[in-house]
This record gives sequence, structure tokens and C-alpha cells, in this order.
Amino acid sequence: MNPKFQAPRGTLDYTPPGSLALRRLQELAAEVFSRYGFLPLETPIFESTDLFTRSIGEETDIVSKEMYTFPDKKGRSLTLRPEGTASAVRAYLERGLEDTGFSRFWYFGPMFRYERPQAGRTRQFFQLGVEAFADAGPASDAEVIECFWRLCEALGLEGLQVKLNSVGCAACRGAYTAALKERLRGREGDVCEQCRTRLEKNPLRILDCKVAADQELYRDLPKLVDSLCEACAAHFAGVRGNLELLGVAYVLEPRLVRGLDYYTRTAFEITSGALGAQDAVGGGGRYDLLVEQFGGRPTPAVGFAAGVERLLMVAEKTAASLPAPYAGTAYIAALGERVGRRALELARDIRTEKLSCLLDLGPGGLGKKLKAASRLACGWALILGDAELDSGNIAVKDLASGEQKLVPLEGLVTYLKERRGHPCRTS
RNA sequence: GCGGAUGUAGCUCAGUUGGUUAGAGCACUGGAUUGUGAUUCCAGUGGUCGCGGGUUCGAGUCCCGUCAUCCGCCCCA
Repeated sequence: MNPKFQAPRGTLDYTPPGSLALRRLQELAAEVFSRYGFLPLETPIFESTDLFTRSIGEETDIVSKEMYTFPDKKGRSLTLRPEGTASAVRAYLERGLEDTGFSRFWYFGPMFRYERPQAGRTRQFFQLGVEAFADAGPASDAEVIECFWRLCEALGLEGLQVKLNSVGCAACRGAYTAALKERLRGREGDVCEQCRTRLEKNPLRILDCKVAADQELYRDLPKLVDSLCEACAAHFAGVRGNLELLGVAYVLEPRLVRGLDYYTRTAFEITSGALGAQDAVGGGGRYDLLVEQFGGRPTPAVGFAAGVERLLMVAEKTAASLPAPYAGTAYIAALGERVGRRALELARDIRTEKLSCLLDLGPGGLGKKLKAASRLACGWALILGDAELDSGNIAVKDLASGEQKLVPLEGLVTYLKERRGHPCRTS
């Protein structure tokens, strides 16, 4: 088959059973997030281009080369969102959430970055994340990291690592970058081309340069965490103590900087060895200046974002498989014309009791219908033919075990309800 | 934006130095078994060989272009 259309480069279709895994992940995330008081927040998928350029930073890769930017019919420059935090801050201010007492939010939705696709990277991808506003204390940093960690645990993921660092505040970071420049004065010719521009525009980023020669040169530079001002050092110590209290293991990663400009103090990532070159499952940090920068009153904030595709990739490799899509579903095999009306009623009654069923009124014999039910890995087959109808019964077959018994039509729904969650084979 | 690999049936893949009518397994449809599936046996459906151009008597095979996928670099989720 040679389809006339194909999906745009770097996009995915979620088809069963992957589509089901995506939804289940969303439900699980919503459940975990609600334990921490995070409430759902939905923002547009496109925003004014300025919103991103001014928060993420003009010099970042995202803004300088990865955004889907287009003019609308009135010539306004819009951009498909490359991440979620900027929109959350914008909505927080624009809708007056500051004054409502609601300060904790979660989101789950598509993001867009124009990049070369590879393992764990597509142009449209889903992110889920949380943002916690108006709490400057180190407990909220720890709660956010813990929340991310618990979500991974709930997914059954293994082999993950929490990496932690502090990038300080405007004051100590300024002092540190000045010291960096001082130390590297005269050595500009020895570093890679990219680091030369970094030294000019965003000196912190030289720290996570991957060029071996550069790393050698940077090895005895002072660590950012050792240069924090008193307040930032105290905050960082607080975050670490709280993580230990909560039982979330982490490793210090002095070179962890992260690619967005708005981070202050805490920066963290969760990585997995089960992924390819793109090993970050997600990351985040504190952004105490962003709300004020957007015109709000000074409001500290901390959050994280995780890549849904990457969570699912790790889940596929390390977690137990999900139940088959139709594991709890009954397959009604209706045989012959006469039973059609009764079978339709039965389907209605099953669904009224919040159970699932598929109704097969089509032609074909029992063998064919059982085969269909079996192929979809349904939990039960409900066999209704003339004999059953005349005797007021229906044959209920457990497709996993092969056991079959006659159940009175009136008692069918109760019978199924009692066996809801009956273990069925998985895909 | 840069580098490498790959596109043949719904899926996973064979296909010789270019040679006549392109194959297998799985899946699907039908039958053995008019009402008992996930195991067997038999038969069948399914392909403009990613797309476009070129070389040639002849192209799935060689050349050019293009689209897409995978892997890596950069960077990130």
C-alpha cells in the first residue's frame, strides 16, 4: 500500500495499544499530582512569539533555531509552544490566579520543536509537568522533585537517577560568571568555537560543554555550588535536607545547568540509562524572577516537565506491561436474527452498570466470533443464540481460562459485576 | 544545521555479476469442523519494489534527485 498522505516529519500517531498507554499515563499523572494539590491548567497550544523569546532566552537553542513560528492572518507572530512554563506564568498573571489562592498547577499536552528527529526526540511530543507558585521555601523544591519521582515510581520505572544542582540567584551567578571569565581570560583561543560565543552570551553554559579538550580545561574551575551567596547556599542545603527527609535519593551534578535562561537556584534532571543518547526523562528547577519579569509582583516559583514519550520508552523497557486494551471487556456473540434485539438490550444494561462490551450482531458462526473476541483479548465471550434465548439463559465464557457456564439472562450483569477485575491475560 | 545507515505484502525480512511471471514467515479470508477461540492441516487474497528522473535491448538491483524512517553530533523532554 502506498498511502497518498503521510504524517509530517517527526510526528507520531498513537494507535492502540500505545494510545491507551498514553491515556493511562495521563490518568496516573493526574492522580499523583492531585496528592500534592496540583490542579489541571490548560493553556493554548500557540502563543505570541514574544512570550517564549523573552522567557526562554534569545540565545537558547530553543528560541534561536527550534521554534515553529508563523504569522497569522493579521500579521501577528505566533509560535507553537516549545515548553509549558511560559504559558503557565502568563495565564497565572493574566487570569489573576495570584489572588485566588490557587498556586499549584499541572499540565499534559503537546509541545513543538523543529529539530532533527532521533531516538526519543520528535517535533511534536507530549510533556507533562507541574508549576508551584508563591512558595520560596526549600520544601516546595523538594516536593516538586519528590512528586516527579513518585510519578516515576508509580509507573514502575527503574534505573532512574535524580541529578541536582543550584545555579544561584542573579547576584551570586553574576559574581560567578565574572570569575569564570576572569579565569579564562587569554584562553579564549583554546576552547571550542561554541564556547567562545557562550563566554560572551551565557558563560554558565560552558560548564556542560561536551568537547573533551574543553572539559579538561574547565576541570579546575571553581564550582558554582561553592560560589553561592549565603542565602542561596542555605536554600540549597535546605533542598538537600528535605530530599533526604522524603527519601528521594539524588546525586550532585555541579555541571548541570539546563538550557533555559529563567532558572534560579535549584536545577534538576531525572535521567535513565534505558534511553539512547537523549537520556533525560525530564527536568526542571526554580524560576523566582520570571513572574516579576512578566509584570507580576515578585513571586517565586518552581516546577518540572517530563517527556511523555521518554517516560513511555523507559516504561516499555523496565516496567510491567499494561493489561490488554479489552481485558475487562465482554464480547457479545449474538447468533442469528432472532436474538438481535435482546443482545442490544443486554449491551445497554452492561454499559449502564459501567462495564464495557462489544456487540457482534454480524453474520458468521460462533467459531468466527470467538476468534474475533480472542484476537482482541477480551475478558469474556457472552454467547446468545436461539437455545439460550428460549431457555432464558446466556452462556458466559471466560476467554482466559476457557471455562463456560450458563447464567440466567436476568442475573448476567450482576454476574459480570462480581467478576470485574477478574485476572485476564495481558498482551 | 552536520554525519552515517535504511525504504520490497498489514508486520518482520529474503531477492545471486542487471535477465523473462518478485518470494518466505507471521497476519488476514475460506475450508477440514452449519454453535465453541488462542494448537494442527489444506487452499486463497494481498506488491505501480517510497516517489521522480536517467543509463540500458532489459532496473527491485546501477546513477542522480526527492520524501520519509532509524542511529549519532549539537541541544533538549
